Amino acid sequence: MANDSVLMPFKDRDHAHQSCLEKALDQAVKNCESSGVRLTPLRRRVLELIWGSHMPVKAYDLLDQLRDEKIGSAPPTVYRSLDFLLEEGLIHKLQSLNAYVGCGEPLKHHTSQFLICRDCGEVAEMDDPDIQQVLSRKAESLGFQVLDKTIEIQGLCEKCIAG
Amino acid sequence: MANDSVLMPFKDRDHAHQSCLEKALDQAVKNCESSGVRLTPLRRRVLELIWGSHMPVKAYDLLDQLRDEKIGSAPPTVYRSLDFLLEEGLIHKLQSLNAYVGCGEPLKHHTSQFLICRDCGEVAEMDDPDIQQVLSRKAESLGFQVLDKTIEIQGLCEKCIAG
DNA sequence: AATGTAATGTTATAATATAACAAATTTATC
DNA sequence: GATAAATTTGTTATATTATAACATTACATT
Repeated sequence: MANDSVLMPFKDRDHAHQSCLEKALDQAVKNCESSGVRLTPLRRRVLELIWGSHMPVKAYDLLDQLRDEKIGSAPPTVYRSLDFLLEEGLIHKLQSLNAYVGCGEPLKHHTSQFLICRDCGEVAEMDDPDIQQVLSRKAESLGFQVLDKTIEIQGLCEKCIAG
Repeated sequence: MANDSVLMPFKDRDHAHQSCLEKALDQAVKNCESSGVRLTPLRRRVLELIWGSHMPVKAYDLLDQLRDEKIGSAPPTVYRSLDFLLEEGLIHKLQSLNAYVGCGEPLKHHTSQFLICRDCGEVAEMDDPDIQQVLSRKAESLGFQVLDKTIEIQGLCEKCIAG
């Protein structure tokens, strides 16, 4: 029962987060090299902090952590890094939470749909062709040209339902 | 070419906004009567201001207008009214804009998908069964229980494409 | 090294939203 | 109708999220 459209699933107990994080940073380095942009230490650290878990992270929480580490001192520092990472497709912003998560497939151009668990806070990312298609088809039938989509489903993940 | 799933279409030049607004207020009165809640003058006025156009309205713009009219003086006034109207399903919040629009079908329980024109700013509301179904089915297949959905499509409406 | 560009620092402020408590208004009960 | 209870609104203060504007530093190119 493979499910290609899930870019970032909800995590099991045995999720090997260290390697998961390393892979994310690896991909970020690759992405930036091929784009000819600079993944500076600051930007890299912000990405690393966002990837600290699979929870959405708030800008000012990042700022607090950076301040503790004596790097990045004020809001613009963080927001500029976030803007950079968003533009490079390395992270996503969740509009319904004003928070940020790492992108599950940074090397692949895609749009996303997010599942947000209201109990544990974890976020899963998918890019489902059926969802994309039905939305595109509908928009098109109304003469609407789609430029971007915000799709965030709030609810309860399997683990939390199981209790 | 009826399209039942469109609760609030993009508007033509000949859109009769006065009657549109009156209908919205009428429905709000009905809704509140049947729910046994109070559509106070303040709440009614906020709803009216939101229905002033089919553009999303910002909380602090509402506040400015209320101040001009010497009713409602501080942010909590506005936010409380907005919370009330949201709870009653008389308005919706657009998460990607931090702004509010009137609900196209307040008397009918529904979820919504929004089309937001980046050129003219107008918003259309739909509740399309195909979209709902594909999202629900997908969530379900992942063991996810849906509680709420945020679906906002940004792009260009037909009028703006035509120029 | 000199120069231009990109990135970061710094200060200030804008924009969005809520907490906490007081006063007024409405509703329910006597 | 007077009183008590509940709801709504007022008021002050503050929290949270984000950007503007300009200075400084780091890096890249010549």
